[in-house]
Amino acid sequence: MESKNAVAALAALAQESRLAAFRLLVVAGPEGMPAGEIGEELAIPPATLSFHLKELVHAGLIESRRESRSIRYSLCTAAVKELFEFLMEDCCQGRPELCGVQAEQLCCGPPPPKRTAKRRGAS
Amino acid sequence: MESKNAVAALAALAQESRLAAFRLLVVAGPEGMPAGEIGEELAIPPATLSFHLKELVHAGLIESRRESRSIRYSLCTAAVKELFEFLMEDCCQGRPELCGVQAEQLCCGPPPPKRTAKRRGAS
DNA sequence: TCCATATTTCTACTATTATGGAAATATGGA
DNA sequence: TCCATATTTCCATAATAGTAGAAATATGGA
Repeated sequence: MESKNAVAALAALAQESRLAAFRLLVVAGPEGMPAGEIGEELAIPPATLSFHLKELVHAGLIESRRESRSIRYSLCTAAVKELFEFLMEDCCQGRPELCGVQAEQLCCGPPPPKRTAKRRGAS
Repeated sequence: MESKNAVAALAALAQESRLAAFRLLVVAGPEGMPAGEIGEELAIPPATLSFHLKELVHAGLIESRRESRSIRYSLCTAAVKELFEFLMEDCCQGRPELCGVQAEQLCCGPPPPKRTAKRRGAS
């Protein structure tokens, strides 16, 4: 990922309405949500929402597909991952013991509830 | 983390010079880097750099400490982690199998080189 | 074809942000 | 105290971004 792409993605997220829409789509998962539903949930007028969604699409963070009369938006998970990797590239020069970020488990709640004793079985 | 804080952090990162400075500090780790060194590395005039560093500090992403004549900046790793968690909260409604993000290993290069056969030793 | 629904484009207005020179401030050493 | 170094504050200018009404476009059904 190039710096310019990352800046575009971050700028897209750096706005209340867009961040809220993004987070809605993070939760929605691959199914995504139609624009109208997003707008209703966030109480944003259609023209404004359309503008913001387009910004997110343009930044490559979400994508749209028409579905009958609605347009359904969903997250581009690969782009999100790339962005995170770009931000944390060479973190602590590869000395994870120095690093408090330890980005494991940022996603999908509490997946491995315990990892103490036995290696946890197939997920 | 509140939405406003996240927007502030993202806005701080959504700028070429600041993003570059941030990434420099990600690599630098807990030691951090003095302002002058950052400015030299990025070829940014002092006044401009000072402005941008202050934005990052204000957003809570980095912190500064005076060290003799220099001011040394370093990453606030906890804030970065919080930001990532906020962005990915309830990702896929807790169904990680749906999610391509799987944010493991965003940090500190390639820590577990292989995880195929034997359970890898204590982290 | 005609209408209702869903979303986007157009447009103008307002507000915020980036830039960098010059001057000011803080530190340490002679 | 005086000077050099390191960084910040002040300021004006230029550029970019957010907002939402009204009109335009696309889809599906009667």
